[in-house]
Amino acid sequence: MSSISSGSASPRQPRRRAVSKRSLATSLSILNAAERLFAERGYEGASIRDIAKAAGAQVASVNFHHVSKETLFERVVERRASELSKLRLDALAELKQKQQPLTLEALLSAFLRPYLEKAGAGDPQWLAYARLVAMVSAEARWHKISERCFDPTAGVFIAEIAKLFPRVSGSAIAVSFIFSVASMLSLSTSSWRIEALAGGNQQAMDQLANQLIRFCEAGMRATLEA
Amino acid sequence: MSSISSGSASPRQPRRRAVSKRSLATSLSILNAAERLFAERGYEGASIRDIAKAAGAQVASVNFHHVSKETLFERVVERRASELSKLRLDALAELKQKQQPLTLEALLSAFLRPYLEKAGAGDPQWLAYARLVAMVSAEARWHKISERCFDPTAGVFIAEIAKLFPRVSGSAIAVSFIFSVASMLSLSTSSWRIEALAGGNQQAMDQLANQLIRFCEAGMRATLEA
DNA sequence: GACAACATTGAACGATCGTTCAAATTAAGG
DNA sequence: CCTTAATTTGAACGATCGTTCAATGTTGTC
Repeated sequence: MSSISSGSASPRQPRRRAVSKRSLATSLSILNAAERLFAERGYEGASIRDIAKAAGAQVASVNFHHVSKETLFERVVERRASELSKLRLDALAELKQKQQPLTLEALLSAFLRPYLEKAGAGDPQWLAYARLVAMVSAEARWHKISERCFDPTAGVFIAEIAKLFPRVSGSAIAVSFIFSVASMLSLSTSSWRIEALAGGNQQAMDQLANQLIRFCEAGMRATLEA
Repeated sequence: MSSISSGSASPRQPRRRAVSKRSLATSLSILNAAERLFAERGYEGASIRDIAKAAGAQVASVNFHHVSKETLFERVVERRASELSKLRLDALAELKQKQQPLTLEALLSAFLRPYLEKAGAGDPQWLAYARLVAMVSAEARWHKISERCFDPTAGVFIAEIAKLFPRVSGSAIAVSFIFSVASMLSLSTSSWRIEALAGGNQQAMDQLANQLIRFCEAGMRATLEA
């Protein structure tokens, strides 16, 4: 306290500055490249040098903008997670405003559709992210990120579903919800199988989304309304 | 043909020898250590040095017994895959012998139960393997292993299910089967969540297995008998 | 336009990676 | 028991990893 020249009227903070446009561009291109390479090769499989080269940046720039490899990975996951959560919660809010009471199918649709639409719209960046989410959900190493980014929103939907099944324990509902999320993620992780089956056209993608929602809705109903 | 000194009575092969007991032990302990570490840290995350140390062997022994890191990984996956396939196909054969016609629930149970029982029996080695299977199924890098080790048996069950739904396309059945497998694997990848819910006692594990089978059975039925 | 904060650059750091090697040790076959 | 193949050992290889550094270039702010 006393060592700092306080008391004086001049704030001795070194005066912040606005971020330059160029800086933001490199930071963003690094995030995008990392998103793609992490999804393709995994965390250890994608080196900072590969990411920097794919982003057209220097290796040191990666650490400068994103501190460390682990921080970079977390930022990649977190970036779109908030967008995904917002889409889901918005769909839920719209649902609550429109119809009363809520149906299980509508709730599942509100949760699953944002992911399916983003992952299936053909945006390679979102497709990579979808695979990344599946990776984060599968590997024990990223539990913390998973809890921080996805569990809160999932908890909201689980609570809503619990209202529809008042006599069922919360854990049973959570387990069925986990099955549903796993089925959802399998569309990304098994896309290589599914594309061989569906041919990749958009209509087939929509049918796949519908099939998933019906699968989960029936599965949950069967396990919860015994 | 002609280049080999055939015809002669003396076989010029340098005479094979039986495998020593000690050699087999190290080879096995390396496989077990690799199974655990690959499951815990992923392929790139687990170094050969870590594996050798955990197995009480030398780094060079790993390459001597299992050629390369990639070969080691493949052998780890393949080792129990055949056992798993055998359990599944045996259950199917027993089913076919006992009842006619087959039910969807019985088919799903025959496919899912061997994995659930092995993964849930508490054997840490099998538990690690279960996580490893989930990892192989999720990462694009291991498609080939996945096709070689798991797809043939899965194909048998998909064909059996197809007989129950003659009017449904094979691809629709395959997709629902993928959902079911993903839900099954989620019990391993999300065990950290589920253990927090179920407390880890055996009875809860059995209930989980039943919940999974009912989930998948209802999901498949809903998507296939439209 | 001058100053300071920010950003990029290219090189280097130590650590660890998978693999390979020659020498030493062990065990099977005649 | 003696030969010889199989196995273990410890060290070393080159490559690549994530991170850091000082120097240089580029902006925003007064």
